[in-house]
Amino acid sequence: MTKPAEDPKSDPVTDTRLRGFVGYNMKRAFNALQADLVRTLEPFGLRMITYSALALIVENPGVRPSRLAEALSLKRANLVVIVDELEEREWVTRTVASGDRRAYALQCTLAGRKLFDEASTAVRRHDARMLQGLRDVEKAALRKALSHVEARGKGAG
Amino acid sequence: MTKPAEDPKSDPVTDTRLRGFVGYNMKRAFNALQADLVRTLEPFGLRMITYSALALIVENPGVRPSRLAEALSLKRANLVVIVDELEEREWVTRTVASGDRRAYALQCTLAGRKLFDEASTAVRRHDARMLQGLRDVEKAALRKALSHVEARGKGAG
DNA sequence: CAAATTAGTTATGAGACATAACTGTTATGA
DNA sequence: TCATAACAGTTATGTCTCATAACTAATTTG
Repeated sequence: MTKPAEDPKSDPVTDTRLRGFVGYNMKRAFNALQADLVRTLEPFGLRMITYSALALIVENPGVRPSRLAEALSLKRANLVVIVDELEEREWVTRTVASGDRRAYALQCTLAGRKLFDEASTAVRRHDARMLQGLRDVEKAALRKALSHVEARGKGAG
Repeated sequence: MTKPAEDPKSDPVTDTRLRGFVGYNMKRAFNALQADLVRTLEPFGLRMITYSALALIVENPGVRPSRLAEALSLKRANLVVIVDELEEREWVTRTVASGDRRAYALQCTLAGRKLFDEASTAVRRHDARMLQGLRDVEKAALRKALSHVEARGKGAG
């Protein structure tokens, strides 16, 4: 019944159908970008999630873990180990929040701020590298399209 | 130097710095898109990875597991359970490859093909939904930028 | 034909994330 | 007021995805 099952030893596997979907292209693009970003952050002892957390703490000094978790789209429980990690390396401090002894206020140390600035320079270079060769109009279009997709995806709950 | 640690109870957490990076925007856009896609595929008993595998088998009948794994950017070992799953539901068959008794030729069953076509209709609707509101020029720009980023990310090994 | 290689598989571990249950603190309302 | 509910952070645990290493059987190579 089954055809002699054409020998696929030599011909490459095509993904024409999947290439027709934005989601597929986006996943592949993001995976490639992510690999480069991981390599970029590694020398600083940072992962994507710890860099992001640090960035939000720098920008929102005194932020509480639960609100930080929400901003990072992860559960409070999982943020604990991330803050543990940042605190252990003395890049971030947990101080009791004024007016609510249940909560903590997260803040950057000087060392944390220094590391963040250095890492940010590398991340900016990485970001530029990913977009190298695109014209400004195209970069702007990408940004717009991404924020559009983000909103459409969230909305369609 | 640092301000009295403004009480962050009410004001929202901002991510202005991170928003400046394509990677951050891409991660968020993809996460949102992914959530919608998972919901789209769930009624068919498919996950993103099983749908992708099915699509590649449909397009490359007789493909071998190792080449399929490569095309999906995952290790041979991890493809086994995926093909197991597709085979158990009788959507895909493993037949001994002609000329090499170590290898298998993967092929879709009629039921598998039918399911794939139905799921594909839903996925196309999902894809259109994610891009709804963007003009054709902008969709084209997104595609171009994504393939650009994919190439840049891969290249910079 | 012995040795190395290859295809598929199994077992196992790491990493990211979710859920449930716990402690201590604050808020609510009968 | 004070029992109860709600909340912030934490701990323990399970799931899902993916990587690595080791195994079997078949094929290639020198």
